[in-house]
Amino acid sequence: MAGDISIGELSRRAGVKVTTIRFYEGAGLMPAPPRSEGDRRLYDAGHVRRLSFIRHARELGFEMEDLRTLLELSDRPDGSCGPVDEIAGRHLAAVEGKIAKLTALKGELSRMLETCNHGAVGECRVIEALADHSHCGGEH
Amino acid sequence: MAGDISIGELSRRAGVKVTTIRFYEGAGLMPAPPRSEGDRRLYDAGHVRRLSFIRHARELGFEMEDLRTLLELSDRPDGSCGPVDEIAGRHLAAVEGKIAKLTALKGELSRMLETCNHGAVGECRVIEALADHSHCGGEH
DNA sequence: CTTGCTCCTACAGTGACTGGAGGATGCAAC
DNA sequence: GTTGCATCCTCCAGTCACTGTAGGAGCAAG
Repeated sequence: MAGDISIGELSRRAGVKVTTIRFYEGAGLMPAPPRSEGDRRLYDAGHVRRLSFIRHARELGFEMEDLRTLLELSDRPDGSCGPVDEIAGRHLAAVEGKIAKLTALKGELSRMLETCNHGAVGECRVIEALADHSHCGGEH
Repeated sequence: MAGDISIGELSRRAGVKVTTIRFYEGAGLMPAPPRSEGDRRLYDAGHVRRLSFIRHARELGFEMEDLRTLLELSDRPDGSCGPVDEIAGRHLAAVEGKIAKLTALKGELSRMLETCNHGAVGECRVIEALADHSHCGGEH
């Protein structure tokens, strides 16, 4: 039961850098674990699960603030999962918004590159397009 | 010709906050303009163009480092626009990569929300999906 | 002369880490 | 026992692209 795990080992198992683990501890996402006599952090399998959860959620783009709530909720398994769905739903909408923005942006970049005749900067369509803000529908 | 523009007016015309303009000056993207007797910055139409260029490029997601190069290039209109195309092309590839990542992410989020039966956190599919890292093809 | 807006500098804070300095610990080989 | 190396510790500064605040000065209108 006491299969103690060093911070380096935890780092390898969860795929999170050692410094980042310590940062998460300071930020309150990971608990301060017990220490060895030589003051080293001693983790267990529960910490690996929690850190993997954090890593996965961060990869999915959840902010640390969301993560704090998500972790708190997952610690109390008998509560309603409504707030969890709310956070995930809000995040999904944000992701969809980002995709839409990036797709528009990609269109503008492609257009810029296609119409450029690759001569001198003076006639560069890319530079012109960047300077001329008028045809990209920006608010202002 | 001397239609002097205050920093606030420049801010309104280019759609960039006053503090951000001063930040750009410190960062070397905007030149330090002449000053009035009362030590206020005096801009002209050229500054409006340059700042609009910067704003537009930033909106398109170019980093300040890229911007420095882009601005330098646009100041010498007789050079080749090859480097410009290179920067824009690199950026386009990055944008396409981001879109792909976000689309995968959107799929995972949707799947999580769809399969959740909205009961207690203990059975919440969203929490489970976040905890279980195995089926999302993450490297590790 | 006062009110209220704009402007000035200088510096701290954001989010989510990352990296380095300078030192302690742990363990294996010699 | 000691040498050497990897790993660990804390603390703090830096990253990016700003944003916000404090504390003051300039300037035009009423």
